[in-house]
Amino acid sequence: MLYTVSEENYIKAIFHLQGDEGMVTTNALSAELQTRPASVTDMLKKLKTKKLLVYEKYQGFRLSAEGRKVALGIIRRHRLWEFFLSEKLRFSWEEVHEVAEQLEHVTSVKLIDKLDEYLGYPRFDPHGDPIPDRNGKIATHERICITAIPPDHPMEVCHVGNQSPELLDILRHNHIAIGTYLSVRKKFSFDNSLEVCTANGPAFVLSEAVAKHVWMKKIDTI
Amino acid sequence: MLYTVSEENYIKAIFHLQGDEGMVTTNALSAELQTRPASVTDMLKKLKTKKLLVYEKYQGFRLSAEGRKVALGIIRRHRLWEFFLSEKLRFSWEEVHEVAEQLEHVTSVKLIDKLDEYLGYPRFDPHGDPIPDRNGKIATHERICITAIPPDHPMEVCHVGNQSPELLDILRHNHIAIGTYLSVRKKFSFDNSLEVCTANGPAFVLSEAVAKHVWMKKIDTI
DNA sequence: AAAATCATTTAGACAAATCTAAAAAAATAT
DNA sequence: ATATTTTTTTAGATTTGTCTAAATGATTTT
Repeated sequence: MLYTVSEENYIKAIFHLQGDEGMVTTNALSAELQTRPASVTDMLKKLKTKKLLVYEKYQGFRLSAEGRKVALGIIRRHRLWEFFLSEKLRFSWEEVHEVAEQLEHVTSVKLIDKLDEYLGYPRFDPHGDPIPDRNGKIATHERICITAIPPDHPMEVCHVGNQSPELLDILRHNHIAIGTYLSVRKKFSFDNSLEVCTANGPAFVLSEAVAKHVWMKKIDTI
Repeated sequence: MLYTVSEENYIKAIFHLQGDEGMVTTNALSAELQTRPASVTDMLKKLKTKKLLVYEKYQGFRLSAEGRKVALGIIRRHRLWEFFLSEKLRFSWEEVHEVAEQLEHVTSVKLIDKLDEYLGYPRFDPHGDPIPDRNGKIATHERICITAIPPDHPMEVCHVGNQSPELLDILRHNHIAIGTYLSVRKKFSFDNSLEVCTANGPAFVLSEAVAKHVWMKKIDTI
């Protein structure tokens, strides 16, 4: 079954808004998609008749098993293109999202599988988000927030939990990217800010607001 | 100015139907696009108000200078993606067109310029068609139809003038692709068929219908 | 040159995705 | 428990791109 660009955007947004087991509201979705609540209601009816949604009037909604599968396919396409743009075309990580929003709607299973192969079956995109495989399986890093790691134990940044240009800007300014090794030098309990540093770089401070979005890879080796 | 997918498809089709200086008819365009003539008329009005067309009722039409520029941009995107699919993702040349039809509508100037750079600024796509550069300039091979070359002078196939699956199938069966060196061994005047062969391969026959679509690169060296 | 045919346009309709304004249901406050 | 506010849905309109059927312009035949 093929879906319109608009349907795909709704499905993807619902997937992101519903965590595990959560319900989504009409207003939340309309805010996410920058449309009017009335438009959302219309689309919900449509997605319900296509059996992608569990939805009863006034009760909130979430994706059905089938809807979830469709969402994972869209996210797979989005993140593979992000990886391609970043890795092959050398886009910076703030730039990839917008272009991938368009590329994700190109529907050719063969294209995506060949792209996946060409890229070497990457499991994480440039923001550290997992890329579903062709069966919808997603890998997970064992990860821990930088606010929670012990001081003076260098670890690798593996995920950024917010992709707003503002946050990406501040991270880039401090030379923090996926793969960067950081260690915490001091925690200031007054405002929960952190003094951190790279292996041979200068120390600098992350506010709590920034730090809570920075996640580190748990390393199982000693 | 940005155009809808539908507008872009009309512009591209008009570009292909009008040769140099030619006019296009409503029926020809409706046949090309698999729509009804009435739908074409509707779109012509729209493209005219956007100044992409030279069009007076009942008189036929062609692209304006601006329309031509837009068309070349679309064709650039299409052919760069075809090259990418063929060269990097190893699609066969029959498969590239359909996927490129979708990818060509992704509008990001930066994406296309970076892709162009990544691919090494190719000047011809997998069918031997020229890829416009970012200013709309297109390279041309000096080329000659295989029906017109003298016998026993090996030359390189540089262009295939028809991309129907049927023709591509027959060419693939005979191991003819862009870059293949062929020489004509004999011309049969009865039906204008040609006996041709590769450097060390067996001889085989091309019917006139096939041969007239096969073009060879004129080599300026002796 | 009138008749017949063919090409093109107009008129009116439809589906998809959106909107505004108003109504209805649910949640919250008094 | 009733009133108020918030959320959600309905009703009806709009835009885009398409369609069919009918009308009109252009071309060809006799």
